[in-house]
Amino acid sequence: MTPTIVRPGKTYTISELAREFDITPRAIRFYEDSGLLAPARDGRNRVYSPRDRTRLKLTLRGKRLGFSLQEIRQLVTMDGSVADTVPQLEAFLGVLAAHKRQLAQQLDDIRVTLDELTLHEGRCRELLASASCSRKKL
Amino acid sequence: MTPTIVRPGKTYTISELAREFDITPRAIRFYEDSGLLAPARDGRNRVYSPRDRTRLKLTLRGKRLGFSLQEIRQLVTMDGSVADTVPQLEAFLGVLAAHKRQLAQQLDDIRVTLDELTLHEGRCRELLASASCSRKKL
DNA sequence: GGCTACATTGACGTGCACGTCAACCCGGCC
DNA sequence: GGCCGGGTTGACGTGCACGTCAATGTAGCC
Repeated sequence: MTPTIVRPGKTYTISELAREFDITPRAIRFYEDSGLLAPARDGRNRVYSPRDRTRLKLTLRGKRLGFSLQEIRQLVTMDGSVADTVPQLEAFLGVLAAHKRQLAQQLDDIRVTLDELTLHEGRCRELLASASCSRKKL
Repeated sequence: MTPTIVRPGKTYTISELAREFDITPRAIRFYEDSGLLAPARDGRNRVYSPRDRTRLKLTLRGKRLGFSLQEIRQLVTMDGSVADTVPQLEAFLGVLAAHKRQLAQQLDDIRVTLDELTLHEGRCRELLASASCSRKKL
């Protein structure tokens, strides 16, 4: 029971996170080089907090949506301490709007594609049915 | 008027399509090398039919969804002449199911991300409001 | 002490999706 | 004929997101 309870004090090693999210430690270190993570250290070893884990999760979600690591950094880094000057805020609103437009487009693309896939699936099943039918005839 | 009527007999040059979809001719040729397109030829010059144009459109939609060109080829190539043996059909159904799962996941990712973006947007606007407010106070 | 398992930092290699550039051809026009 | 604007085929370069490998360290266990 309590399989994935994320106690606030818990920490993770790099390979624990790698296993959990089915990626390699190399990838995680690369995300750090890209400015997406900044784990604590125990000597030289990286120590990941639940907060770090969440950032990694967000990163992977961004990747699934096709964002570049740079874009993901833009969206994740200001989680908390955002820009503080007015032009920065306005620029950031622009970035947000652009991403929203892109996601809306993707949403539409996905709907259409899902419909088409379902259509293909149906035709495939028909072919399979007729194939097994003709086998029965033999 | 009649801005984008696609008469069945119409043909396109590579740069026409490039302009229309805002990509480079190089990209289109690369898609051909990848087996996604097979336009007719007038001498050495490529001649694209409305059908080719549609394939290109499908290709770009696949790209927006994060598919690799290889995956796109899998999904687009069998538009018409699919596999004909039973194992091929079954394998293809598996591919379709995998893609559907992935798209469903993406659909969910997008919904969540859109919600979060909207949230960020709200906080940004608040900050902007309070900023312009404090400017008024001065 | 030695073995194993996991961690670290470089440094170089790789696959994908093109970009870029050179050299060439070809139809139209002045 | 000369030039320009397109198109063509190589061939090499590039950016991203890692993979791979070597050399090294280090904590735990027998």
